[in-house]
Amino acid sequence: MPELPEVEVVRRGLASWVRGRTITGVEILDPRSVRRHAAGPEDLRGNLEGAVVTDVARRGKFLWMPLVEAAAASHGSAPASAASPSRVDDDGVPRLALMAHLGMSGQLLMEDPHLPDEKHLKVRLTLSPAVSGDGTPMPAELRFVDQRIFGGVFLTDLQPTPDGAPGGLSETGLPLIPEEAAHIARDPLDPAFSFDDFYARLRKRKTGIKRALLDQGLISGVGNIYADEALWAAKLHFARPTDTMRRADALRLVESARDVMTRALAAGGTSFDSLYVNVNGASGYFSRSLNAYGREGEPCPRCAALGLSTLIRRDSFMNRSSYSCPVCQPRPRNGRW
DNA sequence: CTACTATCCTGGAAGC
DNA sequence: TGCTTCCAGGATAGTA
Repeated sequence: MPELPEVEVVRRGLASWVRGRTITGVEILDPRSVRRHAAGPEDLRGNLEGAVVTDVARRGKFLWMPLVEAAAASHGSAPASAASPSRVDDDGVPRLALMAHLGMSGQLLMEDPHLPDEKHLKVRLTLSPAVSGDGTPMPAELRFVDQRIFGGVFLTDLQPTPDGAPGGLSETGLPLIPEEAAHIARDPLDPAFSFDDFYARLRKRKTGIKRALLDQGLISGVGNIYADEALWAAKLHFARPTDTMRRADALRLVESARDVMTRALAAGGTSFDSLYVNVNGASGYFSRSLNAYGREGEPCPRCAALGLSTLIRRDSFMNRSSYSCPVCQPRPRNGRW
């Protein structure tokens, strides 16, 4: 399932394929994948056709593509008709974006039109012709495929960020963000991420550290897999209380999360090169590198290196599974550490 | 306000 | 074999 590294791989791949191209066709094959677009599928289709994608940005696991009208993009000025005055501001900066969230099983694929539809193809965007650096034609279709329909796409307005910093990671770094992503915290790979801010907010929470790690409003990009991996690397139990957490422990945890996600990002980037066509968070291209997640009953690698034969255990937590080493990550007692 | 739970979905695996 | 139940989990609406 896509977490931050997978979404970032998709973002980078998408940016190289779609920037500057016009959306010439929109086909919505399953309205459930656009249910977050309140105005309905026809409104979505009507607004997308003729729009030019200017960038691909990411905040946490949310992706968005700022859009301008084809006329504005080619002439560098607002359209005289003003049919959609909210699309760009006075400086021609896009104020409309196509939002996408991959959810559990979503994929964004660039493909040639002659390829057969995927079983769970939900939305098909046809893009204007373009060629890559070596002169070969780029694929004409951007497909949204999603088996479990937790993800989706919809249109959203872009608003200025409170601090004037880039709203998300992207090629152009516009200081804009969709309202639906404004509450999402920076992720550990974002240059604007502040550990001091994270730690101050963490200490005010009265909950367990894993629940806090999974709270995208506190720190984003961390899902169940990388939460377990970061906790294992930092030797912390998932239930450790946040309000008494030491700074050094929190710092070690964040650096562990950053480290594991950086390595996953590198693996995703090298395994599939720029052909993110094959990006599939569930394919497990990084799974061989996992130390705790999904390894119930297998030896803890760290204990094994010390000659111990501790086995990874699985606990039910938050309606999902938590994997940990009972020796490296002892359960908190009486909330005292 | 904060903390936490239920819910949305599909299909593969496990259980009987 | 064939049916039923369970399980995976990101984000959010709703509840306490």
